[in-house]
Amino acid sequence: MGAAKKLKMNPRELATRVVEHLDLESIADNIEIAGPGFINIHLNDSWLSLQAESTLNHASLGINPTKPSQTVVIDYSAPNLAKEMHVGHLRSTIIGDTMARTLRYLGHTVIAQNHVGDWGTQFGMLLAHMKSLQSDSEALSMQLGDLETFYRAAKTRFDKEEGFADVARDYVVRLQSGDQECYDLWQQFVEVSLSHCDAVYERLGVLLTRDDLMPESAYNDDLANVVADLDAAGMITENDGAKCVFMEEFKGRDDTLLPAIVQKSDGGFLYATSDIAAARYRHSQLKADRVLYFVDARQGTHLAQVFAIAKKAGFVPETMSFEHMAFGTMMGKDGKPFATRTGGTVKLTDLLDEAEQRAFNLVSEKNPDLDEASRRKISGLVGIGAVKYADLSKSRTSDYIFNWDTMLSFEGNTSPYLQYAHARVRSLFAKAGEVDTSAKISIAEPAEHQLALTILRFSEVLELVEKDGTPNSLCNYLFELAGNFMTFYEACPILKTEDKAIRSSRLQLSQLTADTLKTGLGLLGIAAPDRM
RNA sequence: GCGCUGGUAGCUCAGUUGGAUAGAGUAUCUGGCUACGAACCAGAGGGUCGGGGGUUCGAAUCCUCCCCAGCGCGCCA
Repeated sequence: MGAAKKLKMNPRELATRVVEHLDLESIADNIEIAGPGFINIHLNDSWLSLQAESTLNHASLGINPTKPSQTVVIDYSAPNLAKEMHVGHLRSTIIGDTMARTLRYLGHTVIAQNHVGDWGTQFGMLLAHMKSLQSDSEALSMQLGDLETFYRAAKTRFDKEEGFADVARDYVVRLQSGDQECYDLWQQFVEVSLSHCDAVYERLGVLLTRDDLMPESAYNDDLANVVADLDAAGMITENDGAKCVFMEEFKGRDDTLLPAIVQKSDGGFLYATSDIAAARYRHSQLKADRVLYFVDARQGTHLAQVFAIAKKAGFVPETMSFEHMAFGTMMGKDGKPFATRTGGTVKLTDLLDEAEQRAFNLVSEKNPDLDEASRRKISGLVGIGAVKYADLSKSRTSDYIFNWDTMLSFEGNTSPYLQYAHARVRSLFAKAGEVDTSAKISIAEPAEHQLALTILRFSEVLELVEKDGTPNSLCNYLFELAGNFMTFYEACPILKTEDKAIRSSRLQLSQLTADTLKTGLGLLGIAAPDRM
């Protein structure tokens, strides 16, 4: 109908003429024109059967690598090492992980970049606090055991204790100028914080490792160069002692131009500077074709400035694709963003503990015969999966309110539903005995028809995720697939069917469903156990 | 003031380039377990898609003006 508009034709008339020229005898049972000009093509069952068979025989479910293959840098997770990871870090980490998995699956080269916040003013405060505790190493290591408390203690002193703020600022300068003592203290702190991140990543089952770290501090030596190069390009304006880049397209209050400050009046650099350095590095060293930033929507203006500056300065090609895959803020139940300073946030580890506990209770209730170790294992996969899915299944851009119960639900559109559909198939095969894996698929029932149609749409969904960075479209698809399977399962007897050919065909369809579910869940970083 | 998001069923949310009677989950109600696994299935009710105007054969979707909410807007990250 879009074509009809361009041709200025009546859509129904165009549809009629298109249908006259269609030759789909081998594919469609029936072609009809409906409504304002839709062409409905009723795919015939034998064609669908053939497609399903070839998908089943295909090495990766009919998915062919995207061409040309790209080098894609994905910037995600990036927690601030000064504090413990909280629920607000979930989105970037999990969505980025899904994108990394999906793009790799589609044949791209993915370079993960975990741009952790390990640099900047707040570390001065932490180091000063560490230093004063250093004489008592036991107390120090104990306090570091709980980063949240440690941070608060340092913050309190920074705000209230006379002279402490000056000491803290001095530590920042010493750290950034390479003072060995400061550096050692800093390393000690960062190590504690990173091992905490490692543990969270491990529990979440995300692929990030230390190899993917490219912390802010790594760009430190390049920051002066960035400013010098911007200056050489004639882009620096000095304002109240600070070095700024002004661009026409960025306006602030009262229509004045909004600066990107790249160097403070005291000589220090800012995160705009390191982000510009990172953009340049990703082009020149990592050779990225595409760079995806899974970063809070509130950084929108900042990143737009960074991309524009890097391009204008010639640090990266004008045509290079920098995409801010913004996501919304997780709000508290008062509808306001979690205020980390007041401690209103939920620790990620606490959320995961609760998820596993609730899942364990449910698994134990459903499977009292299983031994505890198995129940623990399954409840880990189910509980963590539920948390991840709850986040992944929402549209990326909108804000949402954190709620324990929706986050930890195991019914309806949740990952346990998908895992359950998968487990049901596995259970069929566990009971089926010998299975003919080369059996013909023959589709006859409406439920079979619908299931096959949905299975065949997998690749188009992955393309959408690849382009838009929207894991929720994959979630929606998998939910639909699982739902179609549940309907098929209720409507079409499989093991109980007398007819050998029908039984084999339905088992083949089930296999295809399980493979697609398992693969899809795998791309979401969620496991699909055989029992649950 | 300018800019970016968003406002869809009681609640939580989908809705891909403008298309058919706006869909799920949840909650409520009705059915279905001597199980190919009830974490499920079948069905019912529930909507002025924030409001007005416009473009179009056709708008939740595009344009415009309002209202509401969250966020961003000079030396934190």
